[in-house]
Amino acid sequence: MLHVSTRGEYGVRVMIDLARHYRIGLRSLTDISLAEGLPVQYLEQLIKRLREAELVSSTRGAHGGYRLSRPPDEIRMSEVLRTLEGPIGLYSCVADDGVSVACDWDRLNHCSTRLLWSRLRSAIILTLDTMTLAELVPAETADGPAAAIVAAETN
Amino acid sequence: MLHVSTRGEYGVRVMIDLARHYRIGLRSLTDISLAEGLPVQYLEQLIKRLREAELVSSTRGAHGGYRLSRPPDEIRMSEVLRTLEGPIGLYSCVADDGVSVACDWDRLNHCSTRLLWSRLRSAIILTLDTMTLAELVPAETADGPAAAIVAAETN
DNA sequence: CGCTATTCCGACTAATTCGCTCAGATATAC
DNA sequence: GTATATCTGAGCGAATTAGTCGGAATAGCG
Repeated sequence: MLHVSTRGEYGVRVMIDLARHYRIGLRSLTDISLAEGLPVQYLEQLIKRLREAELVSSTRGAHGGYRLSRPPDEIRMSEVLRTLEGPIGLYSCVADDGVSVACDWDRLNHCSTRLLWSRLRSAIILTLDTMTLAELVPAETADGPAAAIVAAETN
Repeated sequence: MLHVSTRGEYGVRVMIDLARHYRIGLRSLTDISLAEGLPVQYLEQLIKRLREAELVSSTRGAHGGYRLSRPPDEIRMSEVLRTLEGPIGLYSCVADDGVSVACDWDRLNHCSTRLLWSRLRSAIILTLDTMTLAELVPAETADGPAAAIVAAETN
């Protein structure tokens, strides 16, 4: 249950890649695609959302590419995932902002499951709100050939 | 994102219904279906899982039905949702038990998203582990004359 | 016994979502 | 003006979801 689709997984991966290159300059999708082993044309769809949410900005044309609109430590993972996968709500009667919405069950009797989804949602939002992109970027990964291999263990 | 399917929603709802009737006796699926406004034949599929996981027990034949195998306060919501929707894992490289599994990304470079899914999973499991069916049963919600007595003595 | 209420079981299906691919249009450095 | 990019929309096969359908097995009751 509660599984994240490749939109979320790939999208976060793209954001991490951009975070690693934040101070270096523009990064093209084909480079990201090669580095991460993901299909370019699929990434185009994903990064479109990220651009529209102004999490990344783009430069068109030759030697163009993408970069983060803000420093990695100012981008919360909740923003990223909301952008990629839509509002964080487990069931219709608890909206993303935590507000209880009247649902079909309220007509019949009180919506008995609302407390469950509400608590679960709070736990998820809290976790994602207190986590930034910067935490997912290995500190010493300064993009050399061997840099990726040296990536620190984080578990 | 992270939305729960009707399997989870309906299944939890069935469990809550059974919890409300825990001390009364057997409860048939058609009764549950009418009370909760859910399609019987779909519920049959769901309750099959719950039975196989020994969360509910059944009695066949006329005047048969279902009941919880354990008192509501001994049934954790994590068990219920795992049974209904499968293992609680957000992405393939973090299993339900929290163990990190080698994934495709480890070949390329360190799996950069693992920390994210790992933390999120922990928050979800913690929430579900510390919540029991009993917490979702409204105290005064009881139908039938015998139910009022139950409500009075259990709360 | 026969009738009825109930659980049990497997197959089928329509609609939706997922994970892409394809074919281009548009913009910019050189 | 050409190569390199970002953009855009459409399509598409596989999987999942949310059920339905049809019937078999079991048990109480008169």
